[in-house]
Amino acid sequence: MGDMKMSGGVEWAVHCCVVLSQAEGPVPTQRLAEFHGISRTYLAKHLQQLSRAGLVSSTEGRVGGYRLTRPADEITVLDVVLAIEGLEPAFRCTEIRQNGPLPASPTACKRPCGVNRVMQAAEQAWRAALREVTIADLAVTVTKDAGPQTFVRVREWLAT
Amino acid sequence: MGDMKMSGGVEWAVHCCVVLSQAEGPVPTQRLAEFHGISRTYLAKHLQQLSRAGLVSSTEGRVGGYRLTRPADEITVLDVVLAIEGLEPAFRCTEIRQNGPLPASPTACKRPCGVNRVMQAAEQAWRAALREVTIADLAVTVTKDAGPQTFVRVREWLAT
DNA sequence: TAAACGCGGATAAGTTATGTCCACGATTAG
DNA sequence: CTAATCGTGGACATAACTTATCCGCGTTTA
Repeated sequence: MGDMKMSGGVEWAVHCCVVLSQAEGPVPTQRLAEFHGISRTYLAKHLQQLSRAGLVSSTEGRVGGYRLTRPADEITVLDVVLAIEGLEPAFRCTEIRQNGPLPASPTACKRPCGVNRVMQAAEQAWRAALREVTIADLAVTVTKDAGPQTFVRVREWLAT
Repeated sequence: MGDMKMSGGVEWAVHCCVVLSQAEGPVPTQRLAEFHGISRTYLAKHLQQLSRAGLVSSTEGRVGGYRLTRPADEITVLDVVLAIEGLEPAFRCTEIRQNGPLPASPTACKRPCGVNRVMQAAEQAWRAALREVTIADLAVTVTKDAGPQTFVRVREWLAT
């Protein structure tokens, strides 16, 4: 049936952060969207979320745009994912153990439900993995995969 | 904005498996739904998915119902989650690196996108955590939390 | 033979995801 | 000063998904 899925905006946001980490000045939404071949108006929404989360700062006006607020090695992939997806855990316990003819006692319910504990632990493992990788790490990966001249060309294109 | 979330059916399915691990015979959907205070018709859908995934087997007819196909210590929480949520990863790479004015070269694209690799690694960590816990483990947790008589009462109620 | 049960398909309401569009204020180039 | 560029927030629209409900069918048993 339905699968647990991450918003598509996460992919956009991470790639945008990598580009921003290589830019020399503020980059407008228009440029980021054009560079990635994606919707400008929708990307704008996601960039605003990054802004609200404090990962990027915006400059209004004629030569405005976005820039990272911190060095790229201080922004983790988890930061970006949480900024887009929100802070709520993927699993929400509805306490069904308290339902039905044999509800769990209030005493037993002082601890979170065992199922919930397992799910939260798994999500912590997931978050830990995403916290281990920074935007700077991803930039290095791109350089390795696509060649050392890649970001030079990106900067040239951004200057156009 | 939107958050990555797991289907509510996962919670139901896990709790049902714990109950099934303690049952002495096949348990019908009706009983499982009543026990958990949840929708019978909708739960039926999820149980059918567990059946298709091979985690439970069904008996049709007058005294039918569901039972686990394997010992509870050979069914992991991950098995149940994947049965309900599907096998597809939460993150789907749309290869936006191939878009725009500076697309990644076909050579560079032999490897998966770096962003994708990070996301997949995180999901593997998540799966590994869920694979560490079995339905039998959860049953032990319930006994610890709610007392040693809990499942005795459950079996009594199921026999009603 | 009737009641209890699982199975699969059709259907539908509510929510979320994915965008689009516009009015507004800020900034800057000419 | 005026145009053009840019971010911001809100309203709006549509497709997809979640969360169910219901029905007819075949199976099994009291």
